[in-house]
Amino acid sequence: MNSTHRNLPSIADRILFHLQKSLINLRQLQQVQAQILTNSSLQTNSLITHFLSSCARSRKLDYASHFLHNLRDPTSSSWNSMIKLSVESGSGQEFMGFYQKMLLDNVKPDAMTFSSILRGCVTFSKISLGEAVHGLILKMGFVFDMFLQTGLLDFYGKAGDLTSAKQVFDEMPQRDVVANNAMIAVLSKCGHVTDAHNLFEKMPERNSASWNCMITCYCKLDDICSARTIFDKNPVKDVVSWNAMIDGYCKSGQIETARELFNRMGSAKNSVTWNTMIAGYVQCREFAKAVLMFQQMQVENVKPTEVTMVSLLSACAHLGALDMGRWIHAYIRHHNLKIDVVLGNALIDMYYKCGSIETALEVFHGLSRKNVYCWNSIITGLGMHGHGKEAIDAFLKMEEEMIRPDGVTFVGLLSGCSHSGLVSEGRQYFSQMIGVYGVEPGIEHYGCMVDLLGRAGFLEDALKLIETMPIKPNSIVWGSLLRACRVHRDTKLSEQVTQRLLELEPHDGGNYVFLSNVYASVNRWNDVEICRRMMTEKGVRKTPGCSSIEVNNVVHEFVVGDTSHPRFAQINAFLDEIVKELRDHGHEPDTASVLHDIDDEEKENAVRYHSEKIAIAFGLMSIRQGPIRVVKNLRVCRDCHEATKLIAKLFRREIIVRDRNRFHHFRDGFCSCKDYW
DNA sequence: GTAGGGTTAG
Repeated sequence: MNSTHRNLPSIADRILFHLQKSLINLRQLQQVQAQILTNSSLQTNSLITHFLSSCARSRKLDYASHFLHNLRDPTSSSWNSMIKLSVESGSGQEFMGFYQKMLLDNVKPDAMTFSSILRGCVTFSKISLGEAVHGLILKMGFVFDMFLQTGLLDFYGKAGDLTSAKQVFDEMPQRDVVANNAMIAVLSKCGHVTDAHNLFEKMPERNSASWNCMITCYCKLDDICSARTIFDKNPVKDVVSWNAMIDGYCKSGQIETARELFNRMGSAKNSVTWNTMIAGYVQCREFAKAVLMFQQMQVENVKPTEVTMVSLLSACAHLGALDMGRWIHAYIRHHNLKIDVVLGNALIDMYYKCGSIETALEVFHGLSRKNVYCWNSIITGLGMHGHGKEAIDAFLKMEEEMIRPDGVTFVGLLSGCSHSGLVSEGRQYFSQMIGVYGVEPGIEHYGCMVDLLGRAGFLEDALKLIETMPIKPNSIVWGSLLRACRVHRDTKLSEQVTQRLLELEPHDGGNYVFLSNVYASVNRWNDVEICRRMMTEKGVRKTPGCSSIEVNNVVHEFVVGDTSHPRFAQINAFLDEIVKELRDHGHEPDTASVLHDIDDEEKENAVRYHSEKIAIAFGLMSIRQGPIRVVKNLRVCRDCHEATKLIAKLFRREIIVRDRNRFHHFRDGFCSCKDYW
């Protein structure tokens, strides 16, 4: 025996030790690869598998594939691990590629191979592929073991094909707890909760997953009480049970109860618990609380994941918290989090909603893969910022890249055309929706078209479209036309439209807002008053106006009538100065319209100043350089719009206001919306 | 078995 042979185990051990480290750099990876490939005695199943999983952890699947090709005697088990790893860590593009390569390498697939492929079909929603794989398994005559059968069950569950799932289940000669759990999951997904429960009751053995499956099953049906009963009865509660229950409360809007459970968990929480709670606050539109939760998570030293960041970015997008969003982006880069389509889209969404369309574009172009969500976000973002032409260009590029547009794409595109006054382009794409793109126009697309036509002054065309559209127009569609009538001062048509609106939906609270607009526009203030009284009587609820601004990473919210801000007195005094300055430069406050205009679903006139003015004043006081960015939950009122134009000019600052619908870039006395919003 | 993404018109 020569010395090399004696040393072999130690080399293998050393390599193994290297590979088992959580982080391995590329150089080390290459070294190990060379070592294994040049020494065929090192090509053991264990080392091969460990090397492959290191590649997967370092997101270097191409290394792994190259490595497999160069093995002296690749086995199906090596390729199987490859497929399994690419399913677990890949993007859904690779795993079938590895299967093809395996065939090219003359390695025969086995039951394990197909089991992994089925897992991939479940993970990446590849329905037709999964069905084909089932056929292939039958054709190749493999013995269906319980593992493969359970894989099929999972797959048909994902596909929502209850019949096939039942067939597979019934044909199983024996079923272990995992198989039964899979069937419960299928039944629950297809809404057969009673069947799921019966199976659950009949099971000879239950593990924690069985109980948890039933919890999610009831949660999905929004039957939180039953879910809670199961949760309380569960003798083997683990962290998943708690997480599932917390998520159930979040999804049903009972965020406080979710929080109680969360608090009761103490140190039993894991990162999913935190992510669930953060996402819950975002879903309940408690964005500031979501951020607080994240800060708490950091205090407790729990590592945020990609999922945390997605929820957090969504919170930033809603809050308009650009600084915080930027900080998260930096964190993602610094900690090497994987920017997949979901996280990428969350970034794009955050940037454009926080007023930075440029950075949104950078992120967008930097994504290696873009799905329809990403394209929709960028198209919508461009449109909202008044870049209609660029929105159309993006749409055309999307077509080139063979991504099929959906209904949302057209909402973004058409509203983009509308904001930029691109009438003929909008008309063209609308008319091509079904024939060319196979997307059925919905009420929202008709809404966009009415807005587009009306905005540009084609009131007759807009009316004709409403009268001939195949869907019953709702109050929003009529309202779009009404708004256009008001802008283009067509009182006669306004009255007609209002009539139609009230006939159509006499109980819709929103109609009273319209009606009062019409009266206000013809100075029938008495009728406006009556209208407002009717709204109060009917209990039509109006959202209070609220503007927020971010200063040094802190979001300051100004709600109407709320004087609780610590620097309120100072802000108020400064606002007095601004108002005086505005007056000196000829700005007359639009008091009549402020008093009677309930266009913005709010009665900010109850207090002296609208929330956006307070936020802008605070911004001017606190931010020395760069644009002032304000986010408002409702539409900007006419008076504030005029005032802001002048403030931008007098203070020589760019003021970017995001309102309910779009962005206003105020600069040097002008606004990017060209006074139509 | 538990957690994450996009949209319009008043």
